[in-house]
Amino acid sequence: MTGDAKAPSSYQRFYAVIRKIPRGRVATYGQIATLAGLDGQARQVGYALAALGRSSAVPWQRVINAQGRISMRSSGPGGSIVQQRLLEREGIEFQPGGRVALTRYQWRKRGS
DNA sequence: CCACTGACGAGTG
DNA sequence: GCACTCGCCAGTG
Repeated sequence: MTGDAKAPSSYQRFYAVIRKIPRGRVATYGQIATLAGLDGQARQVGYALAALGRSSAVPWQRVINAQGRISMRSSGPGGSIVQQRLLEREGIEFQPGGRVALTRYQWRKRGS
């Protein structure tokens, strides 16, 4: 692999990180960006997910914002409920207000 | 090239 | 908790 295919769109980089999120865990946009080596580009993470699609091989539902809330894609509020449903199905509990306890479900590398 | 938009984050009052 | 501002970058007209 001499040619590492060169800069595979930043998107692929985010997808690779998101795929590592274990089931029953969630990660924030900023976290994904940092792990991808693009600290500070949280916005691009959301942009990449938006361009992805529901039939993707990426567990996009495990990505939420730093407030522990589910961001809205487009088309009003119905979209967030779908994501919540998927997360609950993985064993993630939601607090009143549609919020997730990041202190309890945020994905973190062993040790920190 | 410029302006605007967009699954965000952190800081300030 | 809420409203506002700034930063960061890609896509579109």
